[in-house]
Amino acid sequence: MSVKKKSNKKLSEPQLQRASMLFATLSEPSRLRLLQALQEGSLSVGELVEVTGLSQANVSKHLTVLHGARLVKKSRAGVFVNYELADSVVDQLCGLVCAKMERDLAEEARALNG
Amino acid sequence: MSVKKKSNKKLSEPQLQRASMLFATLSEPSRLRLLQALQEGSLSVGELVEVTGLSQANVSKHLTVLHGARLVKKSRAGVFVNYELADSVVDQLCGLVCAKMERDLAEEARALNG
DNA sequence: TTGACATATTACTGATTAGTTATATCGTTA
DNA sequence: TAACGATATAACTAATCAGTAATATGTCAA
Repeated sequence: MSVKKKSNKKLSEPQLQRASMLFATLSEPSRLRLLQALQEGSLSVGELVEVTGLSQANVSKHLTVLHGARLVKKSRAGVFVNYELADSVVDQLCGLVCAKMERDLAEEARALNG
Repeated sequence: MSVKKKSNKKLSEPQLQRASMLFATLSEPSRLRLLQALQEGSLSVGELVEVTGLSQANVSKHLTVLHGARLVKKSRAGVFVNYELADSVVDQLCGLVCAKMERDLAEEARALNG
């Protein structure tokens, strides 16, 4: 009994605060869309506007948030500012979340069929 | 050039919506506190109130959200309702987030020292 | 049934924030 | 310098939501 899995990380209160902020950063569909777009590689603000269909001001604001969370890096190229993914954690988190969504769907299907 | 990492998952729009909802669920410090408390094992609502210091109504509401996201399971034991973690994804996500926070701290320290 | 206790729900309030519009800033070229 | 195009910021609005207080629901015991 009481078989423990591996990690079981205990987070301190400040760690917990920071963690919640990172999750909040990822809780906006528009920001996830931007991160998805950047998985192809580096893109300028204008290109991100085109790809996502969001307004320029909106994209810029979201990029500021993502940059503040150190999830993207920016670099000027003349008049343009290019953004790219700064941390592989986005990929990893999305992988875990996708796996969970599939588990949930399977369970829902099972619940329906009985 | 163009060395690709592994996954690079592309999420569909509905997947993206669901993912953002899961992240939103985890973006509240109080809910993370509850999940942390449940890492010890199954706890009743009253015990969670004691451990976290949150109000009874507040804990109950957060547990409803966590249950809706299938992150916790509930089971009645007489007058009590016991909650326990329902998905290891919480542990895994927290692990990734903690690792990133440590990377960020290291980078900030490096930035300060020059 | 009634009373006592554990949990859930409702109605409300204050705070946060995504998106928009308008404007400001920055870099380049003429 | 001035004019332009790309990006960032400011002010605002509407919607969302955590927390609280009060109440409802549910379970057991007498």
